[in-house]
Amino acid sequence: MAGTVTTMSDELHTTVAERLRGVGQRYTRQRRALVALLVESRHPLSIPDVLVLDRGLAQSSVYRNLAVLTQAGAVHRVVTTDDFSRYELAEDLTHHHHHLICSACGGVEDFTASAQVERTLARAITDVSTTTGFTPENHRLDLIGICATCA
Amino acid sequence: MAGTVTTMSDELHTTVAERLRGVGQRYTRQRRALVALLVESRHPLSIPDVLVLDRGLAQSSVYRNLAVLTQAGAVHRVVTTDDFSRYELAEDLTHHHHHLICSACGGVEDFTASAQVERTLARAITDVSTTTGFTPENHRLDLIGICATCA
DNA sequence: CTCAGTGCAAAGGATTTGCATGCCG
DNA sequence: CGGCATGCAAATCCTTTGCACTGAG
Repeated sequence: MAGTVTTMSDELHTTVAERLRGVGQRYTRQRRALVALLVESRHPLSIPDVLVLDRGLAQSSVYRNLAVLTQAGAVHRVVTTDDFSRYELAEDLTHHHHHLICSACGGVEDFTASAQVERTLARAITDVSTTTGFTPENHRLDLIGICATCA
Repeated sequence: MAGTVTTMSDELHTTVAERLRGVGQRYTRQRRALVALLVESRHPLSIPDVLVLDRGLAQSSVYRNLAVLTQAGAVHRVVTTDDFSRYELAEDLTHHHHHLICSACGGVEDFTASAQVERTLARAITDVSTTTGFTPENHRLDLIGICATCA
């Protein structure tokens, strides 16, 4: 299994490196570390999360590097209801999914919707873009509620 | 028309007053003013928006009163991608809708999805609650993209 | 040697809070 | 009168920025 994971990560890292090059940025050790953390985590991470998971990182550098990775399109920023931004790998590096946001603790978990749901959504989205002057780039379907831990 | 609006507002204000009482809060003049602003606006308002629309309001009181109204379940806080929280009337005081969030300016507009989309979503949501330990209270379907003004 | 990346500390900015005053009940 | 609501200003806290240092090419 370790072998498989390594292979996946290698591909991923290559892609991330390309995207960073695309915006004139290097793929440094710390940026690799951040991507690795995001790969391992099954939910978006806040900066405090990251700092706890890897004590060797400076807060300001984490902020800066996540901003760089976001600009490069390798990482996506997730906004919840609490005071912390969270970060996850860009969907095209992982898979399309949605979020379960706990209104009690602000935590986020991922979930995947059925193909039918996604098809319906896609249709609705094209409808909107033809009806209004708005150009959709992305959609987010979040369920707000109480997570198993807080219940 | 003025008459009609007044009637609608009266009902609304009564409901808001009840909800405030429910959490041991009064429906003061300033809270009325805030609700009135939210009724008139076709999209969620940020605190700066509110302060511009009504120069007589103190910033801290607006924050406080919107927090109170939110607690009472009369107002809902909307998080976008920029630094400002926005506020709108609770959906059960208006109607169920979704948001078009501009990734360029952070602005928000409302849109309504078709009944079929909502039906599909509802089914997906019950699926999730049975599959996971998560208890959904609400869902949000936001389209991220570029608004007509920024395009 | 050059220049981007990093860490530390200070600054920035939205939001919250303390406290004195005013007003509704 | 009593207590919550309000306004002003100061404090908070996430996030950003300035600056000197380090390391890769």
